[in-house]
Amino acid sequence: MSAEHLERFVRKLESIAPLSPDERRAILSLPVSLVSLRAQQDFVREGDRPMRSALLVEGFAVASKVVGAGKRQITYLYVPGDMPDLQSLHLSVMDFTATSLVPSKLAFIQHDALRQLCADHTPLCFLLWRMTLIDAAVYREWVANTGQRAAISRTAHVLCEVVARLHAVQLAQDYRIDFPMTQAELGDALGLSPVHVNRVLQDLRNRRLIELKGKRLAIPDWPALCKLADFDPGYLHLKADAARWDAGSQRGTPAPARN
Amino acid sequence: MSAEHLERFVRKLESIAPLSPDERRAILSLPVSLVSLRAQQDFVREGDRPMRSALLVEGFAVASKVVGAGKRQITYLYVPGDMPDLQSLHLSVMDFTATSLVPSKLAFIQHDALRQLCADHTPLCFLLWRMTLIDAAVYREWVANTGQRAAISRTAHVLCEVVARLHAVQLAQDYRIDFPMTQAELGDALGLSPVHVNRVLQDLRNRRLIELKGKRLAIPDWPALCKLADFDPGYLHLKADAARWDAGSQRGTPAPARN
DNA sequence: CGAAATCTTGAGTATAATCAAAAACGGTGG
DNA sequence: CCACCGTTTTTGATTATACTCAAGATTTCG
Repeated sequence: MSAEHLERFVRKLESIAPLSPDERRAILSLPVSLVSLRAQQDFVREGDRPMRSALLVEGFAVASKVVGAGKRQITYLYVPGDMPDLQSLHLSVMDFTATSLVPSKLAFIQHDALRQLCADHTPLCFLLWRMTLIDAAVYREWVANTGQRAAISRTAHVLCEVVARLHAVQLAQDYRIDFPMTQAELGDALGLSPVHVNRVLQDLRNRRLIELKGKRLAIPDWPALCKLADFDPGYLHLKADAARWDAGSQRGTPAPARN
Repeated sequence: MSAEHLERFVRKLESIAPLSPDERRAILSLPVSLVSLRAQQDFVREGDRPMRSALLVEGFAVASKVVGAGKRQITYLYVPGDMPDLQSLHLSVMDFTATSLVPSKLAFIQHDALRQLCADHTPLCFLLWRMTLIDAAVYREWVANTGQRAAISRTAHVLCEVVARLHAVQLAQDYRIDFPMTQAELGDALGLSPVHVNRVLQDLRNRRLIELKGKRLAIPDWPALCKLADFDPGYLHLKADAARWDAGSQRGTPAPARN
């Protein structure tokens, strides 16, 4: 059944706006085809004209564009619940490439099915539209981040963003996340050389603002990191409860007393 | 009447996709209220919750975000036909500020009217959505531009973009445009200091790649500038005829033999 | 014409890039 | 479990690009 994979999508949508039971049902009954990816696999490429959109169910992926000779810029980090090429529903030709960074699972949804969903549920149509607008807001923030902030704030900023976005879909417990990017990949996302990324990360570690080891990232002092990063989550346009960090953050899976 | 101002909007939409006569009529009969702006006026601010969207009819405007202390990043350049805050139709809170750079004219369209348009004409709804997706594609390119390209290519790239976008709405004749940005403003858009912008522009002038004087910009050697800029207009997702530069570029106003 | 804004120039500095090599890590197969 | 391989991270030294500061020239506009 596809429902379990689409749960992820519901989770993401609910981090943006409430869903009616009817809408929820409509989404969960979308036909999907599930695909497993290895690490470092392109699943849509610049120039492609997809007839379906991919939902990232599990794993981690990036969008990137090649620039000039041999350089690339990563323009977005995808976490479970994101639909990297939702835009292909209305923009036929892809202008970037999406790549898994770790073994990941995708659920493909045909454009026809999405269009039908839009026709049947105007509010969902607007919600999908809104999702793409939030992506645009994130790009804007990245422009500002890359253009104006010094390396250390810039780096801190994307770390804050990933943690906040994972938190919104309940994948960050206690400011701890899986973070599988290599320093070279981070460099491609930040517009910094790998060597400099390394030095910046050491600096952040020495200041006790991050703990990064293996593929795990922890933020011991969230307010301090946000301050250094000049991070204000407003641009993520999260629903109030998805943005909150208190105990209520376990919405959807209210832990029953299990003693 | 509002029709003459909405002509600009039709022109812009037609640079992306063809319109049926019926759709054209629906757009031209949108109720608008016209407003004139002085230079350097904010017409939507970060944090606002607009009930209407602004169409830039005449002039030049920018989107910007404030970053840290006293710095700002310009994230988009608006030319006539653009709707800077179309996104507010679905994202209630603005996450950037839009400002006129020169005396400009805006046509405000109530969100209700746009929603009605969407309800009555599904294809137009999707076209508006697509417009916002193209904006996102432009942001992506800006991320790549700011992150990866050296100052001279980066500068050349935004100049190419403005010229190409003005061309698409028939406001660039022969690679000449009105370009009212100061060097300091360009710096805010490029993530460069004003002083460095100045040096880069001189370099571009010395290489005979641009002519920039007063508020006029001319590109004497378009292919050479594009090459230096690593500029490929694909990300603008223009309709084939809007992207073309040959004699046919005067679509819509076919100059009758006037001898 | 004068004041303010914008552009230009020069000199010194800082941030981050590059190059190169060594250390640490992660996974694999024996 | 350990030895080995490739990848990733780390370190050091040098260089380049772009920033800052400051002052002078030029343009724009009232």
